[in-house]
This record gives sequence, structure tokens and C-alpha cells, in this order.
Amino acid sequence: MKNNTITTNSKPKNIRAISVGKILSAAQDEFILQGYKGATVQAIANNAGMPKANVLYYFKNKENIYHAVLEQTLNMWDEGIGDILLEDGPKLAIEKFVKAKITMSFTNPKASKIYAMEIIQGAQHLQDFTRTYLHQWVQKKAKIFQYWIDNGQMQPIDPVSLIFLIWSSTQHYADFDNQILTIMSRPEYKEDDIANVTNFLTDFILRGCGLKQ
Amino acid sequence: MKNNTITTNSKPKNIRAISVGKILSAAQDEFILQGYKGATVQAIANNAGMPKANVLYYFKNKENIYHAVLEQTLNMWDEGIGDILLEDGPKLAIEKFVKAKITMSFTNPKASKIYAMEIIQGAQHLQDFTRTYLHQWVQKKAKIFQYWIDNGQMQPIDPVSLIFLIWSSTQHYADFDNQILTIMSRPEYKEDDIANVTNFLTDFILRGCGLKQ
DNA sequence: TAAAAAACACACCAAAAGGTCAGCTTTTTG
DNA sequence: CAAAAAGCTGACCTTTTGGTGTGTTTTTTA
Repeated sequence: MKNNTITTNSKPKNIRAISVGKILSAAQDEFILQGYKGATVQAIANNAGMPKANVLYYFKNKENIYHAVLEQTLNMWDEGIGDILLEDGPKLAIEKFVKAKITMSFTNPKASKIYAMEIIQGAQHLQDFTRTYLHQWVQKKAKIFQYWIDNGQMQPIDPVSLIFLIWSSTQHYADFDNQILTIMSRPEYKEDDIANVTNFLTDFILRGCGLKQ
Repeated sequence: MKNNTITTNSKPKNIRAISVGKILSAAQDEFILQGYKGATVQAIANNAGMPKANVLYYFKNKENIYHAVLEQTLNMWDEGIGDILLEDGPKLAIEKFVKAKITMSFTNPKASKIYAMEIIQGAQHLQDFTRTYLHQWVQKKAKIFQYWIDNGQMQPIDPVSLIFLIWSSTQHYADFDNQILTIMSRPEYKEDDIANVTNFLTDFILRGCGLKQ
């Protein structure tokens, strides 16, 4: 059956990576659906298509699985968060940022949901991240907005509140996708929904910042 | 000790109402912290200060407790959701609506969180509510916005998207209060936070709708 | 190709969970 | 004030859960 003489990197290479991937994917679904405490290792194993003991062979315990899922989520957050650059000026910067956030919401709603649930439930596993990384990120970006405001390049509004508004209005499409789709009587998002939402939010937010019309 | 001759409605009247209240309050906390499946009847009982068997004397099982909490939450949602009236015109209507939602977010964040978790996790217990009540509410209000738009009273924007933006940006202060407070290095919201947020969001949204400056 | 390492999985255990029951105490009723 | 109703609770049962231990199979290595 096998025609490999030197086993030229064919398939059964990194079993570990594949198994870990299956587990993390299954775990993400399970944690979203049931929360940390409600999720069971057995359900994760079933979803991943392997016996429970095998899951616990790769991850010592449930907590470790969750940490791994969270880490994956934060990395995604980190990559997907469009940057806000002083040299872009307010209009372009906001356009880029909104677009990046919406794209992330539509392409990876699960990550957004995991993150949202963590925060809602008290952010116990993410306090460090929020207190250090996120806090600094917001301060830094708020300063850039303030610079533009002081320079008369945009309306004098509170930059931190603006950041919160952009976060919330964009993430909403991931976290609340069930509600949105039900209200719009649709089974799932369509191709051009991303573009439509991007256009709406970009226009609206730019106008809110006094950067349009 | 007791000086009651005819027991004039003093204290031990509606034991049931008091106990049920304690249980529901404790359950709300527990369900937010642990999710439906992760919550335990024992923990609810501990929080309510009574033995587990007593909790199960008032509510047949965990599912019933959860239903009661959800119902309470929906009632609150129903009362708190400011109305959008044609006769108010766009400016006043949006001002009222935003103010009502923010007030609800700050005064009853727990209800908002329970609701948010339900939706994120698939809205299994709320599908009917979303599909019927909420759907119709949005349709009705969208028509009002559309009327104002057709009448040239506000920018031609998608009314449904506008409603989503208002929902998300206001509820954010309830659902993500942990994150917001951590980022702002504060232990809890202050008195004037409601006013500040209300002012910011009202101004911003009105401007986004082309109703200001 | 044989030894070592990695992967796999059955069977099992102790703790925690939802829920029942039977008897007790308190409150209400007539 | 006595009987009935409502409220209360410890003990108990069954199922589920996280996790372990041990032996087997597969893959890698040299």
C-alpha cells in the first residue's frame, strides 16, 4: 500500500500537531457552547473524534486545554487588530481599523465569542492581559487621537470612548451573530454582508468623528 | 419576645416571595459566573444562604431556576427599552432611546450579561423571543427611521444597522464592565459616568445620523 | 529491523453533581 | 387551639465528571 522508500514527508508526520489542532478546535466550540466550567473533557474528545484519555495525553487537564484555547484566541486578536498610526491621519486610520475589526468579526467569530465570554464572566483568566497589554494599547492609541483633536483634525471627543464604540459595534456582529441573523431572518451571513457592514460603520463613525460631510 | 397579638402583617408574611427572591438573585450571579451548565444548585443554595434541598423545594430543578432568571431578565429588558416614537422626531427619539439603554446598562448590568451569554451561546432558550418579539420590534422601529429618512429628516443610513450600533455600543458598558474598568484603572463606575457616556454616545450617534453640526 | 519513543485507549476511581425522600418544624387556618 | 398546610433539611441515591494507571499499538530512530 505504502510506496514510500524514504518516507518523503508524506502524511503521518506531525501527528502531535494534527491531534492538538483537532482538540483545540473541538475545545473552542465546546467552551463557547458551555462555558469553562460547563465544558466536559468527554465532549471535547467526542468532538475531536478520539477517546478522552487521548485528549488528556496531550493536555494534562481541562484547565490546560482552556489556556491553550485562550492563547490561540489572543494571538488572533493580536494579529487581527488593525493598527492606528499617527502618520495615517484620522480618516485613513479609522477606516483601516474599522475594516480590520469587522473582517476579524466575520472571519473568526469564535475567537471573539470566547473572548467576550471570558470578559463577561469576570475576566479571571485574562486579568493580566487586560491590565497590562490592553490598558497600554488603549492609552497609546488614545494619545494619537488626542493629537489629531488638538491639531483640529477631528471633533473633540473622548478617544477612549471612541475606541470602546468601535470595538463594541464591530464585535457585535461576531458575538451576537445568532441574534442578528434571526432578526434579519437569514440562515447565515452572506458574502457582501462584510462590505455592507464595513461601509455603514465606516461612514457612520467617520461622520461621528466629524470627518465626513 | 414577640409582641404580636394579631400578627399585624409584621414580618413573616410572604416567606415564599422572600425565599424565591433570594434564590433568583443568587442564581443570576451564579449563572453569569459559570454559565448554565457550569452553575450548580449547591452554589446557588450557598449564595442564597439555604440548603440545597430548600432551593429544590421552591424550584423543581436547575432548568426551572434558569427559566425564572431568564424571564426576570426579559421583563427588565422589556421595561427598560426606551421606545422610539414617530411623533418625537429622529433627534429626540434617539436621545431618549440611547439614554434609556445606557441607564439600563449601568443600573442592571447583570440582566444584560445573562442575556448576552444566552445569545453568544446560541440563544437556545431565547429563540422564540428573538424570532417573534425582537424581530417585529426591529421591523417596526426600522420603518419609523425609514420614514424620517424618506422625509429628509436624517441621513440615509440603514435603520437596522443603526439599531444594532446603538444596542452594541450601549450594552458594551454592562457586558464588558470588567474590561472597561480595568482599562480605565478604576474599581467601579462613578456617579457621573452615566452622564458622560450618555453625552458622548448621544452626541456621536446624532452626528453619525447627520442630526448635529 | 530491532529498540526506543510516541501515540493510543480500556478500565477504573474518587469527587461532585442533580435530584428524591421522609421526617421535622413553623406558620396558617377555621 | 388543634388540624392542615407550608416550609425546611439531613441523608441518601444515581449519574456525571476530571483524572489516572497500565498495557497495547504505531511511529521514529539508529
